[in-house]
Amino acid sequence: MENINEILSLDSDENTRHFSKGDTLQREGENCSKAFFVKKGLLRSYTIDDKGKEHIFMFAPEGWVIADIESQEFNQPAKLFIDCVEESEVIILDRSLLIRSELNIDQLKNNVNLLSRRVAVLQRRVIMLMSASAKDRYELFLETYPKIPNRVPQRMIASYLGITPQALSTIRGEITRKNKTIL
Amino acid sequence: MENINEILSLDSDENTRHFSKGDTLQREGENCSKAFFVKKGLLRSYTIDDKGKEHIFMFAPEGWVIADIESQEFNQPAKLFIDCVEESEVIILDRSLLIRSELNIDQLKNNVNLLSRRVAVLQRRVIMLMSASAKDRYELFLETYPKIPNRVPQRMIASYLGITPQALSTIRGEITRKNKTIL
DNA sequence: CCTATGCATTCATGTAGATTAACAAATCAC
DNA sequence: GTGATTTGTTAATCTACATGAATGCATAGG
Repeated sequence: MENINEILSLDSDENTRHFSKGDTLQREGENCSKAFFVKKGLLRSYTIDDKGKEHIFMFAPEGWVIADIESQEFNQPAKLFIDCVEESEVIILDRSLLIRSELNIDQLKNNVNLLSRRVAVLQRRVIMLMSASAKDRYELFLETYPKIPNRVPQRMIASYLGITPQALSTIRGEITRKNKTIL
Repeated sequence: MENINEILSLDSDENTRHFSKGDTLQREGENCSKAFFVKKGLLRSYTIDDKGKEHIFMFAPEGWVIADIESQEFNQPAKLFIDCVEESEVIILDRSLLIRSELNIDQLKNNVNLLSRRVAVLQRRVIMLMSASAKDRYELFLETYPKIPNRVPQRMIASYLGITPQALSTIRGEITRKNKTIL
């Protein structure tokens, strides 16, 4: 849900808040009627499975919106944790932002496009998870999010890719070793 | 994208077409500006990877809409094949159906809700693919789509779950064996 | 009706990635 | 600055699932 300036303008006067690295904005089990626009910094959303293992669902750098749409849509308590990977400035939006009554036709169409884009990104992610090897997934991640890797610890990238930090480390080792032999 | 009666009413006069089991409505590489509303029957969308292996992205039974939103959104040729699992009646819709100019505010809000629902379903699928074992994924599939399993060959269910037909067969064997010992 | 092709199941073997553990480097707390 | 905790790397072992092949059934087409 990138480039959401349209919607944002409606809320820029509302409460912008400042958070430190590691602060949690939403916990599993809470009621979650909020969405978070990232003005500055980097947030992430993730689940923790029954074995206590984290699975990162998405990263949200500057200009992105992050929320637990599944739980909101089905009126369930939150399944996702949302917290800060970096010190961040966040505008807290209401869940209704996408269909609030003040919106005009053009703004609604814009929202339809934003959601279509989000569906498209998720479609790509599902197909990737089903058909690509760990190495391919890592390389696709680097292409898709060229600016994020150096801001995020390896273990979180591994978690986003659905593999262990050890496996990612091995893959990175292979890639740099291959590049050395080429150079 | 279930229960799309709102949108449908706009197009019910357009060309409804009849297809046989196995007929292909869209191929990889084609320009894909269409979406398909399933009036009767069952469609599926899938990719074929570089090793020639099918990966089913979704099933669309009666009342659902199916389309390659990713490719449409990024203006690329289709990544997905779409074909008929059963004999089907399909209304062919234009890609612009979600933001076409005749739509009023309520219809647009309805579209926002439909897309939110789709995002929610995909969120669930991504989390499942990342964190659940093959057996858990199969059981979740049975819960989520209780009506589909008996209409779809095992190998397609396996493909949807991201495992081989052999692995699914083993899992099914385990489940029925366990149920027998309980009874 | 009979043959051919596809489908589900089972088993034997292979492999990507998980798990466990050990260690060095970086970061944090005080 | 110093000890403690977190992070990234490497290596040895383990396991879930893939791959490949054989077999019995079903469905389709002549």
